[in-house]
Amino acid sequence: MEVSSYDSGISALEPVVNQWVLEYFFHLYVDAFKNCRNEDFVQIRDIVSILIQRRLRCVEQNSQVLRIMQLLSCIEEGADPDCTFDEDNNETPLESAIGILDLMNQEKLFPADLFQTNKQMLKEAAVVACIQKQQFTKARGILKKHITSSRNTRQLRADLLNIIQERNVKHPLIANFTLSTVKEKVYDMFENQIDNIPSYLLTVAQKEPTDLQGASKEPLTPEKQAEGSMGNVSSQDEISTLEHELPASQSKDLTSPEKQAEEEASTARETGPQRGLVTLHQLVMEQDSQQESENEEEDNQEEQRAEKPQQQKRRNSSVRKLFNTPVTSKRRKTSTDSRVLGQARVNEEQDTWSDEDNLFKENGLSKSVSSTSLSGRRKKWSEEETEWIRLGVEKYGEGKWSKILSSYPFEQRTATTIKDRWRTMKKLSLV
DNA sequence: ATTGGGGCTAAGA
DNA sequence: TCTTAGCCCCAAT
Repeated sequence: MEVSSYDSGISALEPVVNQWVLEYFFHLYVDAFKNCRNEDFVQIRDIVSILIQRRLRCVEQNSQVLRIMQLLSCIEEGADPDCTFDEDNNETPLESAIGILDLMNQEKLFPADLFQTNKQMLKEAAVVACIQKQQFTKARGILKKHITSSRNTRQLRADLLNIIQERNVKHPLIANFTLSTVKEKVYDMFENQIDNIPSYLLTVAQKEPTDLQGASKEPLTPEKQAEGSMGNVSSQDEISTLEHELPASQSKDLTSPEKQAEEEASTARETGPQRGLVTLHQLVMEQDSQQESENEEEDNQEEQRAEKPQQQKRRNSSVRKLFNTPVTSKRRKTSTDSRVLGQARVNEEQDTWSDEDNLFKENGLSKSVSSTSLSGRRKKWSEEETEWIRLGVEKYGEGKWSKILSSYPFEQRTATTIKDRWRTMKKLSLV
């Protein structure tokens, strides 16, 4: 590994070393996932999300690694029932996971038969998780979208629809559901693939005879050591091949031409290829940008938006951008900040808000004279507000006016006026 | 405290 | 004038 210049040598080596680091953290990551150590998981995810912005060797294995990590990330995300996923496209984490599975399928990175049973399981989990969170509308949406009525699924589909209809959260199908089983199955699904990812650093670390070993070994679980020793077999080959590849590796850092073209096409509005290099980070971003393309319209001309300051989620947010779908520009009016902030619940649907906002603008304009001259009295109901009520009733049920009031950014409305509005809406057959 | 229903009235036809 | 959406009031829970 002689190199003429120290600097260029270092930078030339970076992809190789990064590759080792990625593989190492991949195993840590999987291990944290498997053993439900959420703290570790999140931290490692942060680290990797930064790492993959650097250059790595371009090996097909990395696509597998990153896809698996993406998938696990989505599933882990869904594991926290209090997690208010700020992903502002309306996808739940588990739904995103389904999408990733689809992508994996398309990309043929894995044996095709790997997914089928688990995909069904994941779809079911996505619906059930929503129901558990009382997000019935969303649950129905996911159900309709993902669970088609085939022979095998007809019964399940009917059952779930029924549960949603009755808001029957007590149903065994719902009550017995836990995400840990999902996690287990997903882990099992990829176990072989995971084992096939080498772990050079772990192997070396294990051989390290110094007294540092005790310290470095400490975070290692038995399984990981097993993995390490498993990788041991190939580690000699690994090193030698790496040595041979090194001179060529600089040019190989570029993703393959096809990939790059594909990339440019699909991520035009994302960070374009920078200095001719397409990092794996961008590769991960690729699917994200194609997922939500319709939300361009961003009108934040109005007031402040709620930056939900939930510390424990904020930690995830940067990573979410890398691993999950980037946060889109949902705007949420906060009439009374304290209200929105006070309650840590933000996971309501926000389906048609931007449209309604437009309507609201016209409405507000035309009525502004009368409403202001009335000095607050008798404010006409905007289309937007009406829609919130509609959604609110659908979600929380008729009569939960306080709940609805606090769930949407109403201004100068009370639970009673909302109730009255609902009455009018019914009278006018707006519902 | 919150809700549903009766009733009043400002706006608009 | 008449109608009605929006609001207030109060009894019931």
